[in-house]
Amino acid sequence: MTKQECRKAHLAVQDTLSVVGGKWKLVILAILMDETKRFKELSRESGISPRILSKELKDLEMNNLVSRKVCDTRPITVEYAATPYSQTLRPVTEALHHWGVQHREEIIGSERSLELVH
Amino acid sequence: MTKQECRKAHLAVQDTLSVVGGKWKLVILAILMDETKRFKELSRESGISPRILSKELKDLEMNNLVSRKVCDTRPITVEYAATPYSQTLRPVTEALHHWGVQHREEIIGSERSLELVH
DNA sequence: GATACCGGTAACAAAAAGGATACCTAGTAC
DNA sequence: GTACTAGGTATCCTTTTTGTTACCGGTATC
Repeated sequence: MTKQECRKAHLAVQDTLSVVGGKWKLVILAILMDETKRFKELSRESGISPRILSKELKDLEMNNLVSRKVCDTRPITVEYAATPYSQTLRPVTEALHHWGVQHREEIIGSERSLELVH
Repeated sequence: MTKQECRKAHLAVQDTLSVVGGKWKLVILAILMDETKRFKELSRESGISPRILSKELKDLEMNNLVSRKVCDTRPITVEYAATPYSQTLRPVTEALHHWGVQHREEIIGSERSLELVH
């Protein structure tokens, strides 16, 4: 790999992170890829406060990664879903998920169990 | 998938992000997986200022994802390398890299080329 | 009428990240 | 002695990100 190519390689990683980086976007996508959720369901389940969630969903919507559908129920509900395009991110979320599981096993038993999310 | 399992699934993603989340860690790993680098090389190539780079490398070292080796040269140099354990993250960085390339193609030609990292 | 649920926002606070510059120790070259 | 290399650290400051709480307007339920 030349230096040019290497530079390109890590720029591609940065590209991706500029879209789905940050603390929550990939978590939200992982949830929505499993099933569509309403706003407050999503807020409760992920533990993200409404203000942040609202912003993150807008960002994701702008990048065509989630869709927003207002349902004519009483009271009105809003369904967020992973878009077809977001399915192209599945290898990413799956790799993160898989590594998380494996890393947790790696750490449990070692003297570092404290570092885990509860 | 039950709700229990779904909750577990996105917690695993959070576990991973708690270790390699943030703006730089995966970029650094992507570079080091390609080849070992010295501190200032890494700083120049990634564009990370020494203060931040130093902190990020310490975090990664603590999680056994990079190794630090002081070389007895004049002047002394320090080599950072990806550890064997960090190789388990390769599917993650590869997925990010691949998506970045593909997403860039998706956007070029559309009216959104402005959103890319240069 | 009081209460609760819905999606979402306003106002504010705290924390994390990023950036600029100078500096330190130790060596090597002029 | 001066200037340069290298790996960082210290200080200060600005920007970005994240979080907390309360609240709105509309509807349904007790």
